[in-house]
Amino acid sequence: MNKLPLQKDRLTREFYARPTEIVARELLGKCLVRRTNRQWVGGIIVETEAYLADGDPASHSARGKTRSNASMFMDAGTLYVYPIHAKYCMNAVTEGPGRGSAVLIRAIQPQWGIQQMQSNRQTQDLKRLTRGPAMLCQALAVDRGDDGINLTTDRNILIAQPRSPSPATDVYATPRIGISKAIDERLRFFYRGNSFVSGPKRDHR
DNA sequence: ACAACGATACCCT
DNA sequence: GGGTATCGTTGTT
Repeated sequence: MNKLPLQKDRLTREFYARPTEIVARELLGKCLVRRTNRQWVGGIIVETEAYLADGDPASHSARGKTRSNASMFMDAGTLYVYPIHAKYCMNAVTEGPGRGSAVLIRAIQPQWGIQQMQSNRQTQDLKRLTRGPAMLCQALAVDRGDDGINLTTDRNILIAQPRSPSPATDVYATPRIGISKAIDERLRFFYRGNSFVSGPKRDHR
């Protein structure tokens, strides 16, 4: 049983202030936890996607800064939450202020507060709790009100190093899911063989 | 004011 | 694998 991450193990701004593909890959295996209804809920990140600042037509930042994507242009370590299809998805902003790059967190492996997440999601099925970006946000009770939060300082949500070393796991890189542009770029990263990953689980070669 | 469109998920076959 | 509910955002009248 993994222990809840400590505040001191929280990822710092420096972690996020690096090239987005690197951050996306290295976020795998980190703990994402959130305090909701006076409990900590969350798990281990197993699937991410990079959305780049430059030359990425699939990125929300591609047509510049607007009211709705403004937090994507804030400092590294900012939480960017956007609405889609009457649901929400969450990203960690990367690189630095004014860049417009972020990592979409697509799936976690449930670890903490599973009962609360089951309640938030209205399902008992562990596999359908956090497998996909909108499922994940619902399980963690993250919505547009959390947009713009600073992940490196916020009291109620954080991403941290795991307290016990996790076993080495192969990372696969494939095209991103659900987009129609830049479908050749391999900017989706996930843990090989992990059943909490959404979408295709084969390597794209 | 209105229409089109998603970085989705669910419910089928 | 395909159809669609659902709603905020954006672009077009």
